[in-house]
Amino acid sequence: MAPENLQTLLDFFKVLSDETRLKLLGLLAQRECSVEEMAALLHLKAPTISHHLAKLKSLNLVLLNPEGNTHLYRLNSEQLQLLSRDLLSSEQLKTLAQSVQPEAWETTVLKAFVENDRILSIPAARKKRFVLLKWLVQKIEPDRDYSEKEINAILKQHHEDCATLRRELIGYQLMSRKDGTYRRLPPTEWLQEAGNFN
Amino acid sequence: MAPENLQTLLDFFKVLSDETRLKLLGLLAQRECSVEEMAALLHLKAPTISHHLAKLKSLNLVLLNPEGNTHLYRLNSEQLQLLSRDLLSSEQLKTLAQSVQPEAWETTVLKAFVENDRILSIPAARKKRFVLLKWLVQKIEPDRDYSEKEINAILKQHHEDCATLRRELIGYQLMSRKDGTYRRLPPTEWLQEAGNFN
DNA sequence: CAGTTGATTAGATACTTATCTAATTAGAAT
DNA sequence: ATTCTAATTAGATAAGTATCTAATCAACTG
Repeated sequence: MAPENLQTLLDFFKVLSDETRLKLLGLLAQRECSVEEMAALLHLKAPTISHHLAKLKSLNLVLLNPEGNTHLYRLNSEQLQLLSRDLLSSEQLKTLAQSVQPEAWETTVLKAFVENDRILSIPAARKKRFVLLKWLVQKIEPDRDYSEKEINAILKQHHEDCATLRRELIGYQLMSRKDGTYRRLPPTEWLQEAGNFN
Repeated sequence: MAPENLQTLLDFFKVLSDETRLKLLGLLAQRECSVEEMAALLHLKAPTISHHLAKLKSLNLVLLNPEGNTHLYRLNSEQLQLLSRDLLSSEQLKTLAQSVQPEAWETTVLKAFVENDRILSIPAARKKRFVLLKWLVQKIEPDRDYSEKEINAILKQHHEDCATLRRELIGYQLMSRKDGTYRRLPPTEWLQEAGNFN
């Protein structure tokens, strides 16, 4: 569903992103015109007009009424309204990105900061740190309590500075601490985005 | 007023008529992203993303929120709605053609069919015939009655077949006949377009 | 202060496409 | 039938632009 939507939108904008074609639409909104007439009015040659009309036809934006030898074109207003209405509603918009796989970015980050399950360094950038911490928290089992000592032991396997990591896991709300016991939070309770808590 | 409108519309469509930029909008509609992140997600290099962001910025479609070194972009939804709403209403559309001078076409037709005030031949195409007849009717004074003989005399100065011309002037409603007297109609009563009365 | 990271700018390349001329098609008029 | 007219199609050219690499800029890190 998503890619077709993207393609539809793209085709629409591509067709309308040309000065000559916009002028043609304006012209045909006022009256029906022959190809020759449009060419004269826009100071272009007839084949050029045919070229543009073909693009407008591909979206059904013009209607042809042949009269003898001459082709009289007019605007298909209904189709124009149909296409231009709600094209960029926020719901529509979000579908445009459905073709991108979100893991691409996180993979890149992890490749840069992790090697053989060891953290090479802790990213400074907030978003990257969040990616790393989401990877790290998976090393901790869900649905059970940990003492600080246990947490430290696990974190140490991946990086020296377990204190910073522990603090960050809490700060980014990937882990909770209550009465000195730690617990991994389920992904459903994670922040959508890395919150700016610093 | 008209050309600015055309340019605005054109700029808008040009910016949105690119697959990568549409995907960026979709992405930024969901969450804020850094340039690096967008590059990774779309499998492009950072400079390419910068290039596209510059175009989106030119329309104020994205907002920048610098966080340390990284530039976090997000969608400017209000601006997008503003731009996309009513862009192609029929009133707007008609202004798009305001830069074309309507006489260009008629001049071309007259040049092809008239020489030294003589009609070389009567165009077969309805629209061209209308152009010629509008030129011809100006040879007849307004606000006075003519007998058929007088009309014929005038028309004969421009073409042999005055009977056809006389009939056509009536048919296209450029001239009226009542009780055998003829009278030129004011332009305000002309048909907007050459009616299909054959 | 030097080094690093993320973003932008400059410049080169390749792809797309608007426009033209020439050739073809379709239909009407003579 | 032949000619003429209007439109389209084919093919060539030139202008615009998306993308890349390399270089520069800005801001943080150590």
